[in-house]
Amino acid sequence: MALTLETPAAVTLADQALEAIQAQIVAGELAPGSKLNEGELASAHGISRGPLREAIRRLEARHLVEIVPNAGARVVCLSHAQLLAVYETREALEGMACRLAAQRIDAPEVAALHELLDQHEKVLGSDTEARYLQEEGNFDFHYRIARASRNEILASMLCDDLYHLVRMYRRRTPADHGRGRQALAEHRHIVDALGAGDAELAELLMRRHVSAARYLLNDGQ
Amino acid sequence: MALTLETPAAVTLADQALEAIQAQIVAGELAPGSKLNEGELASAHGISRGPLREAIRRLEARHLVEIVPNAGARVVCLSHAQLLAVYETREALEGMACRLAAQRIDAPEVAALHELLDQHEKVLGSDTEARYLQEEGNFDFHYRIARASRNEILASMLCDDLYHLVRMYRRRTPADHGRGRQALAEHRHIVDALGAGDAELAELLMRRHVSAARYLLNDGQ
DNA sequence: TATCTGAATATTGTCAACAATATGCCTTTC
DNA sequence: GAAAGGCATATTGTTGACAATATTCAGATA
Repeated sequence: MALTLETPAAVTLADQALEAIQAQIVAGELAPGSKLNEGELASAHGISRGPLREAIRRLEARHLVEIVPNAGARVVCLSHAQLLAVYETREALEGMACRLAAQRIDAPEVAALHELLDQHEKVLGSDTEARYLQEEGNFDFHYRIARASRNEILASMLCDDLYHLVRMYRRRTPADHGRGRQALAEHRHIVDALGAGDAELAELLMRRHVSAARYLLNDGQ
Repeated sequence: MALTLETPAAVTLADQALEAIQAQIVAGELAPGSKLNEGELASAHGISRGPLREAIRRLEARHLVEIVPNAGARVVCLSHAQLLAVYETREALEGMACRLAAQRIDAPEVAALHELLDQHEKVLGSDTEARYLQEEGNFDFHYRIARASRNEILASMLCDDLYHLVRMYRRRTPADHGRGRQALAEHRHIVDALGAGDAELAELLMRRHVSAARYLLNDGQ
């Protein structure tokens, strides 16, 4: 079960390079702070510098790289404070997304969310390779709610801008030691609020949920 | 009194083109829905297509233009529902910005905000050209709070992504007929909450403030 | 030894030409 | 007369070369 995010099939060379490099950054193959040399990267991907530059600019828009004029681009390197800032922003956006979703989500979507959580629950015990699935599934959950808000701007900011950053730093965060079960319970409560159409509660629960994840970041440092 | 937003002086041709075209879009010279022809625009700005393409991609990241591969870019044309979506997103982000600002703003910044509002009050009666100043000043207010949040991601999303869209559609919105005075009063309350360090209240007041502005959009259609 | 200077190198910014795709118009056909 | 097909045009995607800026390193000087 992969992410249900529909990827519109990168058609242009810049699109392909964007996806490839973004995947490398999120996976940590391109370490935070490392330099992105246009010439190197271009030949590495078998394309010219033109489309590659475009890919890098788009990565900048997603806050994954930082460009300084005439000096080049580097993979973003978030301080602990900046990572907290990402979670603060997530809390605001996801809270609103959840509020709106409660007002606009339809029954099949709610049912699908429950099914997704059932899958999570099954996977929860088996530690074998379930970890990766659980993580992707976790993002899947948040993706769906962002989309269910029916607010394209909001969903775009979450799915296109913030989630890549979060995934990039997720490996660094301390293991969930039992957090998985707790997170699942919180997810259940959120879906219940969505199903009941209780916008205020849905927002509150989602904000708490993100806030709890933010507190866990403090264990790392 | 212009915007206090520090513009880092566009150094590259793409930067200059970005600012110029963005200004044209916000001013309405490039109407919503109109096509952005690369060749035309490039020669119009006296540059080559390379940097111009980069400018257009950055405008896409700011949600000001939409690009469809192999078919070109058009100035974004928001439906009424989409404009509401922008305000919903603003409410979430500005609310959080205000909450954080209440915890992190320092005394000189609060004093400066009060001064800014004093300026607004003076200008309020005189209808002569005060209108434009008041509008810019209004954005100035929101800019400063976004920055005072000390959250770069959040501030960037507000100042770089959303505010341009809001300004672009501000001319279309019905005249404030007396809203100016009301808005000023709301601004005062917000600054008071910031000065008192009352994060919850500051967030609540800002969300109400943005929400009130959103309701006014409904008069237009 | 540390610091400054300046040339050599490397990297980014910009440009103009070429290739690929889409758009518009005309003809053809029913 | 309307619709479908195809050619000509226009526009976007891509490339390699050139210009401008930054980086590096060697040598000179205090």
